[in-house]
Amino acid sequence: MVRKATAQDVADLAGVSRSAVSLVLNGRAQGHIARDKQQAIIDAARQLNYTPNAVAVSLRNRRTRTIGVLTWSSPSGFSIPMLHATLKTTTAAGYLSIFMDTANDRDHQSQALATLRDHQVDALLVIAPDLIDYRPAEVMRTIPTTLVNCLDPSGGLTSVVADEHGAGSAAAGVLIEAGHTSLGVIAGPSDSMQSRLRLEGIEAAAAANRIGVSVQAVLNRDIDSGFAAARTLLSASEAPTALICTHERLAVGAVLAAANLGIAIPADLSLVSMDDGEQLASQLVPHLTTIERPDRAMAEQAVTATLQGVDEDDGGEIRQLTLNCSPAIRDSVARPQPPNRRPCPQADRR
Amino acid sequence: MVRKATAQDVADLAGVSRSAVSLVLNGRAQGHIARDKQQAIIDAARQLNYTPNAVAVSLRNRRTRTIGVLTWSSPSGFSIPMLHATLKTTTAAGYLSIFMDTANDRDHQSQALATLRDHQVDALLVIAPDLIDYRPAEVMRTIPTTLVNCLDPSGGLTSVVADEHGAGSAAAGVLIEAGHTSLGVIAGPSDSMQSRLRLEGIEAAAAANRIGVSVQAVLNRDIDSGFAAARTLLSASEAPTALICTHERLAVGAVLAAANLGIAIPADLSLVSMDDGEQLASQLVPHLTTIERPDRAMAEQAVTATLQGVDEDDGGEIRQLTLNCSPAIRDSVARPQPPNRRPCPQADRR
DNA sequence: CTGAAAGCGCTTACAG
DNA sequence: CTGAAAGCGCTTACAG
Repeated sequence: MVRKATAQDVADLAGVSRSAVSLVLNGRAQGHIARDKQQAIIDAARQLNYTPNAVAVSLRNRRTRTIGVLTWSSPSGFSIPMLHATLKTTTAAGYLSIFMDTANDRDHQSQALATLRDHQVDALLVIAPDLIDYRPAEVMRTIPTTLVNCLDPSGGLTSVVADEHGAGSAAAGVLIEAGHTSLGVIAGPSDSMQSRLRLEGIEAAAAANRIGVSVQAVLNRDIDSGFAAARTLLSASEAPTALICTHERLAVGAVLAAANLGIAIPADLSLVSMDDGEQLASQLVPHLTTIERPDRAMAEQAVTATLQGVDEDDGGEIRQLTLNCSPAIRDSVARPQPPNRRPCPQADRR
Repeated sequence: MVRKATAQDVADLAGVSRSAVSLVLNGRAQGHIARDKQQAIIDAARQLNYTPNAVAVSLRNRRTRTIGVLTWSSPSGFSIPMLHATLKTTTAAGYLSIFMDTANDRDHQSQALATLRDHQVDALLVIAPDLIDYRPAEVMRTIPTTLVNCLDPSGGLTSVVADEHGAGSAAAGVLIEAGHTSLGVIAGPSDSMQSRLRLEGIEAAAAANRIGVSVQAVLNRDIDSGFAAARTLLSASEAPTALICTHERLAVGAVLAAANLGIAIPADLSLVSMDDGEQLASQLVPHLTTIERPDRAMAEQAVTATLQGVDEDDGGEIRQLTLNCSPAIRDSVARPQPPNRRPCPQADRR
């Protein structure tokens, strides 16, 4: 293994001291070092293919230009767009991301955080897979930390979340505007804050428009649950003309159920999916109209906020950012058909 | 911000030298340090909540216990199970993973690799989103590197891939064993090595059993393409009784198409999906029988191999690991119906 | 305008 | 059995 060149090697080759090398290469040479020596240093550095050892720089500067990202597994997994955006934004800022994925309990998380602290990460990002209240760990008092998709009830930490209630209202709004007067909702488990807020948003918008809502709550946010709930909803005597699924995979199940029942989307049934984190809803047949949590923007804002915290030595201002979820109109919403043209669900052919 | 305790702080509190602290805390005290001093050091360390500064340790030991993971974006994105398994295995080995996601071109990749090298990662993992031949970069001659889902034609690097050809044969095998005598295949683009190998595997198994195969090649591995291809295949006068989709999202499209055509799975049509990386195929209605690329195992083997490379200073043995893809039998395969019971595809209700 | 020195926080030979 | 010293590779006051 070829040893990497050090500043000393460059200094030797250029015939100057190590300090001069550091000064020149860090752009603080003006008025300090003679022009010809500067050039010699630059040439030598290029010739030796020199780049500073980031570990040594980190030790010296007490800054690692590294951010720790804590995640933990959950049935809903984590969001790829958020991951991508985190990586992209940190890289653009000249930082490295160290990911730690743990089990969903305090002990494992503390351990992961201790490792991150030992490695002297400059800042921390906590990305929760599901919207929750998060009680900050001890280290977060000494390392700038930003919460993503979770809230610190004590208000001590900056957090970035989506306006889930508003998202629910927006979903209902799209359907109401299209002329629907009865809404079916397939909602995630009520012990999930996210599911609850979305449902409340839907119900608020419906109530404001004096529109009835029939809700099917499911235990899991998976395809099977969406399928079963949709069958129940669509087989009822007074089946709704429009459906909202509070989660992406529920929508996949609903689309499958509709197809099996011979119900055409959007001709016979309008459908709005919340979430498109897996780029599933938007790519289904037909492409679903969605209300999307702005995962990329959330990650960008969070990285920006947390890096701001490392530059301002007071840790930066504490804020709570709530991002809007906006509708992406695609092909799954139409005006409701007059009642007499509504289809008779066929026998199940599953 | 509270300063973290250093070894010096511990030494002061325990009334010993820094070296003694290091010795004791690294378990090399036996026969060197008096028992009571050892205890004093341990107590002091606990009291000050001391843990070594990993950056300093890295500089001193010239080992960062860190591995760099290079990925790049592609339409097919990257595999969450692989990601999870990478994280889990590195953590278990006491290493940290630094992820770098780049654009799919050599320049961006070189830059990312340079950053990783500057940060002195002990080893490198290259995770390709699609099976390709990968020409190693310069740094990989000096840092132990393992390729995942890609091959080094020059044979200089250890690589971990899946037996895609065998996977194709296995898929066909499941269907042939169930009694099917005509196979439809929805195959990914032929410029993809993975798609090509899978198709060849299918064709080889079919040929060995004197069974006809009708292939629909698609340009993109997305739901729309699977949908369109399935409609074509299933609307033909001699429609196959069984379908293989070489990729997960194609299978989603095929299931949707079948539902729209009133074709029941598995009663009227058997279906096998290759891949279940998104846990989509396995959770569809019905749950699809799949041949799965062993993403988790691939990542585990790769991490193990590359860390082996850092311990053996010759960089370790160079191997090419080809992992098997095994069938996961679920609910989408049945014996073919006698011809007279085959359904007439209904008019399209999409 | 430039070089020698100190120090970031560790570990490991080495001298006593 | 223990402590003082050197050194990992850098940067930044500081003295000249």
